[in-house]
Amino acid sequence: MTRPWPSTVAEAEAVQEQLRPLVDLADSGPEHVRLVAGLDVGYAVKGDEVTGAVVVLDADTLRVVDRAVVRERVRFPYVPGLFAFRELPPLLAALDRLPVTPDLLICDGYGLAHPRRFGLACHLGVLTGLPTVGVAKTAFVGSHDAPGRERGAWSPIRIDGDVVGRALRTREGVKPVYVSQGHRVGLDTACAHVLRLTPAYRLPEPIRQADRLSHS
DNA sequence: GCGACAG
DNA sequence: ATCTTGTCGC
Repeated sequence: MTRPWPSTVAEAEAVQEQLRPLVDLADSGPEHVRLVAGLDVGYAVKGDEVTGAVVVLDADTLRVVDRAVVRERVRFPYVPGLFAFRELPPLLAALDRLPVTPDLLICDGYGLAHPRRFGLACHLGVLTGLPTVGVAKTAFVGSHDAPGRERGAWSPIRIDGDVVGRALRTREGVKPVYVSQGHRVGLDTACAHVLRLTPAYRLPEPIRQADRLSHS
């Protein structure tokens, strides 16, 4: 289900242009979110192998209810802007091994805030049909002012005047995270979920759990 | 033209 | 992403 995969930058960019129209940015978000999944990819031991990890949490209690890990050979080099072609294969494989279907996916990376407005979160959303949100740890594209120092403060990330995401402070005095829409979830809803899923650390609990799993 | 550039 | 010790602060 991940068969024909681009092997060149030109092919990969063409795929993004082709799939971009399929992204749903109008839907404000799922009515009920009971199961939230965090996804991340780890690069360890052998440099040509990647580990895709997915951890499903109960959205209310934040307890882990399911998880899946897949180790496989890397399919695409790291190229800023084409990140998804490197991380999507192991993530889709891990999702396939889950016995449940999450109501929302939290991706480690960008969604709309992308050179061609089609980052990992958008791509994963289109391929799975599931609601997705992108949460990145460092700035990539666009510009933004520093959000207030308190938890919950945010400032818009803009590219040529268009708002493509938000720099959101999840902990007082700590560097903000960068939230952008993936698929079928509005920006307000996305940020609300991210804050609700981040009770103690800088990163949302689903992402932290997936990060841990991708390293074991 | 030069540098920067999600992980 | 990954290579890596100690250290400041709640």
